[in-house]
This record gives sequence, C-alpha cells and structure tokens, in this order.
Amino acid sequence: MYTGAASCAPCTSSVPGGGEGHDHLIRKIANFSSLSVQEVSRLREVGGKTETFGRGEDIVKGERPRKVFVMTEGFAIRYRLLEDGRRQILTFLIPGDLCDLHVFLLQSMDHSIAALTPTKVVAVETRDIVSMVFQHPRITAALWWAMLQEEAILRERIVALGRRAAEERIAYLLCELFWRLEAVGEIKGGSYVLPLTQEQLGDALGLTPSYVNRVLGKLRVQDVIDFGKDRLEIRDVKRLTQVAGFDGSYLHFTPPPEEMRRYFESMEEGAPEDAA
Amino acid sequence: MYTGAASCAPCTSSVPGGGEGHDHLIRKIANFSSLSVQEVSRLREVGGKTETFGRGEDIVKGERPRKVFVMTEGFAIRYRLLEDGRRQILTFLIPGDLCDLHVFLLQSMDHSIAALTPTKVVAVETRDIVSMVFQHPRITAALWWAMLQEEAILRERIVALGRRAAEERIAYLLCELFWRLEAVGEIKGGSYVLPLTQEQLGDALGLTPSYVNRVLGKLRVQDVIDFGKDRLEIRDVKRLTQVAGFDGSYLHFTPPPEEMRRYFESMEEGAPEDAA
DNA sequence: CGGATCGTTGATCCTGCTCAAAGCCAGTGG
DNA sequence: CCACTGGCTTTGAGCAGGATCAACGATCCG
Repeated sequence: MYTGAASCAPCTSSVPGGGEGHDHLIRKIANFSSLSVQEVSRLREVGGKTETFGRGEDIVKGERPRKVFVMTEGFAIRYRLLEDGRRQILTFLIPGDLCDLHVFLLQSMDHSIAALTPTKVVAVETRDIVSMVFQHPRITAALWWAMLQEEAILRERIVALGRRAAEERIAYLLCELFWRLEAVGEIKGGSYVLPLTQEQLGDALGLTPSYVNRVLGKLRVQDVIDFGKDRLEIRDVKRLTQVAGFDGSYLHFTPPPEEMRRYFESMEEGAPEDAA
Repeated sequence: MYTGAASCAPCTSSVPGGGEGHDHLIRKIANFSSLSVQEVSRLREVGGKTETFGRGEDIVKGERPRKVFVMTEGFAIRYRLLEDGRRQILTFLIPGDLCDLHVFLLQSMDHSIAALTPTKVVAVETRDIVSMVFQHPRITAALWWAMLQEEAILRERIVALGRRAAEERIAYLLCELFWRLEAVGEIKGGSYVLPLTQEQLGDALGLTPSYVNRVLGKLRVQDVIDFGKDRLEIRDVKRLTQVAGFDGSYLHFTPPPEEMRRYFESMEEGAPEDAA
C-alpha cells in the first residue's frame, strides 16, 4: 500500500517515487485514501503530453473541451467575464488539481481557465480517464472525492461571498489556500507562493482592489500576515484562522468511512454485486 | 429510445410512463441525453422507500451521510449556518434533483438540507447507485451530467454574489429557477410555485430581508414580476432576463457532443477499450 | 381573539465602492 | 547609469448600495 503523506498537519517532505508526472495529485489523494502501488502506477501512466502556458495565457477558452487537464506546476484560475467587463474568479487551481474531470460531456465551457504563472499541465485523453474509471473502482473513488472537494470549495466560497465581511473573506481564502497547498506539500515554513495581484484577490472575493489593499494593510499592521511580492507570509496562523472563522473540515482531508473503503476495495476483484 | 421532453422551450405536458418514482429525474435527464427504455426502467427500479418531510424539517443534518436521495416532490434547500447565526442558502432542490450522489465517500456533511415545503424523497442505497454506475455507462454519463450542472449552478451563484448588484441577483435567481423548473415540467403558464419567504431569498443571495423587499417592490411596480403567496408570476420574461443579465447556457440543457454520446453508447456492450 | 410569522415602509448608518493622484518598483531602451 | 514606461500598491475624499433598527400592517392559524 502506498500511503504517502497522509497527515493534515504541516509536513514538508517531498513526494517519493519517480517522474514529474502526477505527484501532486497522488499526494493530494493520499490525504484521503491509500492507493495500491499498482493503482499509483496506473495513475502515473495515464499521461499525455505536458503542455506549458505562460503568465496570463488562457489554458481553456470558452469552447468545447476535449481533454482533462492535470495541473502539475504553476498557479491558475477559473474565471468568468460578464459582458460589461466585470470579472469573477471562481477558483484557484494549484498543482495536483484536475481541470475538468467530466466536462467532456458538455457542448461548451461556461467559463475560462487562465494561467497566473508559467504553468504546466498534463493533458489526458478523455477516453483514458473514462476507461480507467470503469476499471479501477478505488481510483474512481479518489477522483470522485477530488470532485467533491472541489464542490465543497465552491460552496464555501458562496458562504463567504454571501455572508462574510471583507476581512473575513480575505482571511478565509488565505486559510483555504494554506490548507490546500499544504496537502500537496507546497508550504515552506509559514509562507507560500501566492502570485496574485490585489485586483485578482478582489475579483475572487467580490471586492475592489483598493478595499482589498486597505484590509491587507490592516492585517499587516496587526502582524497577522504579510502579503507582498508574490508570496504570502502568515505571521500568526491562529489569529488568521480566527479572523476568518475558518474551519477546514469542508476540505475533507480525511479518510472515507470504513465500510465505504471496504466496499470499493471489494469491487477491485470483479463481482461488484457481492459487497459486504 | 426514450427521448422524453427534450426541448428547452416551454412545454407543460406531463411525463409519460408509470409510477410516481423518478419521473422528474428522468425528464430532466431527457433534456440532455436519451436513455433507452431498458435504462429508464433500470433507473426506475433503483428505488428505496419514499421518505416524507414536513415544512422546515431537516432532511440531512450535519452527520455522516448514508444514502443518496432523489427529490420527487417539494422544495428544499441546502444551507450552512455560521456560528453567530448567519445563514447562507447554497442551492435550491427541486423535484428531480439528486441529493448527494457521492457524499457517501465523506466522513461528514459540511452543510445541511431542509425541506421548505412538504417534501418527498426516495432514498437509494449507496451500493445500488455504485453498482449501477459500473454497469450502465450511459446512466453514469447522465448522472455525471447532473453533477456538472449542479456545479455550474454553484459557480453561477458565485458570480452573482461576487459581481452582481442586488436587483440583478434576484432577477438572476428567478430566471434560473424558471429554467430548472421548466426542465422538469413544473411551469404553468408564466408562473411557478416558489415557497420562499423574502428572508430566505435574502439568505440565498447575501441580502437582508428588507432590501429584498424593496427590490421586489420595485420589480413589481415596473410590472416585471409579481411575487406573493408562495408563487412567482413572471409578467415580462424579456425584461426579467435583461435585468438579470441572464444567459441560461450554463445549465447545459443541451445534448453532449456526438462523439461522446457514441463513446458511451459503445461501452454499453462490454469492452470499454475498443472505442472508435 | 391573541400570537406568530411575514411583508412593508421609513430613518439612519456604515461597509465597501468610486475616482483620483501619487509612490514604487521591474523592465526596457538609450 | 539614467530616464521612461507600465503595472501594481498605497492613500485620500466623497459617495452610495445595502444594512440596521424599529414600527406598523397583513395574514394565517389555533
């Protein structure tokens, strides 16, 4: 069994095992379930060519999606533009995130994805994903989990936008990114790479750049965080968490219920019917 | 082939075929893909006992989810409470909606679901869903699609909360519900059942009850809508759409790309590998 | 009839927006 | 090495969309 780095607590060791492939993804999944060595290598071999995008470049435009992307390096956003130029950033994509696990069913994307920094993605053929899904229940479960997490993140954003004040929102987002980056081993000490302008932060949180600036300033003066030059330093995690009212349980970095694990394992060897 | 009511345009005929089971679900799916008669009956037989909930009752509390629910009747909300009592409504559930297609993977729910009106749901065993998924690729595709749609709705809500003004948000939500109800045949003429208080509307849109009231008043005076007594009457769809800046394409009531359809159909008869 | 819940309206306040100008780089070109 | 530029941050002054609070009507229901 490959268990990877299964803790939620700080941990900065690098991922074991070979190439540059899906290490972040595998590591992220390891927070949730343990895949067998076989499964891990099956996952690894599901790779297409690596594609590279420059800062600001669109990874997926509005049109019909063809492939699934796995982020392997960089920082990207999903976003939507309104006709009058208003922009809303929907999510941030970090290494290990799946771009569009099943959008191939759709006629068109309802939003775009752009790289904020030089970004690498592995493009996987839809067909490879689908056949893997039908062959490896445990991998399927892991991918489902990733989708669930993604959805939970969206819901949490809704809560933030609907019911939290500016300061809370900002603190919340910073907490969330901390946990997510943590889960793929991208946290060094108390800080992480955050290649965002204040305007982009605002576009994610429904705020204007100047106001974001003021709030950041306030948090800096209070020595809670220091956000500058593409890097966020968290000076006081406790305070930040508290300001945010953050509770990370929605990220579900926690193994699934025991029976479910068993159930998926039992499907591994054929007969899906005879589950305990 | 069962094609059901596959149009997006107004249509009020009732769903053909037997019992009270998953008719709304099947009808909704029919907007997107056509299932065979076999598949439809397979779907129909995946039913557990029907459970009933009264107005205001919780359907799913915070705890560990065990089953998948399919809404067959009524109107419900997913919501989250913050510690200080603030509430955010995340989504509205209408007949044909799946409650929690794969949350069984999680240790705990991060939000709750409550009935706004007397509501019926069919509780399906997780295991039945999972085995159906592995046996019927086309059904799987349909369920995936439903999940995608759900996610798109969440994203669109984020856009609304982040970047739209109060009036736009309200109009937007009303448009969305119109389309969704339309897709399951719950629109009569220009109006639909909307058993919401203004406070609940506010909780969904990040607004206070009084302000919701003012905006509704304004829209009523302008003869765009009339919202009263658990029913919304749309007086001027064009104006409403325009006020909202609504574009329904994110709901993806549109068949999937041809090759994908073929691909899933090809998997129907065994060998997942030999796709065109 | 009394009580609850919900809708309506007004007065007032404040969070966060707008607009504008000035500083601060990092990169570029001379 | 300097000047210039363009993006980003910082700060200020003023404004407004929507919040708050409070009171009063409806309506429903036992």
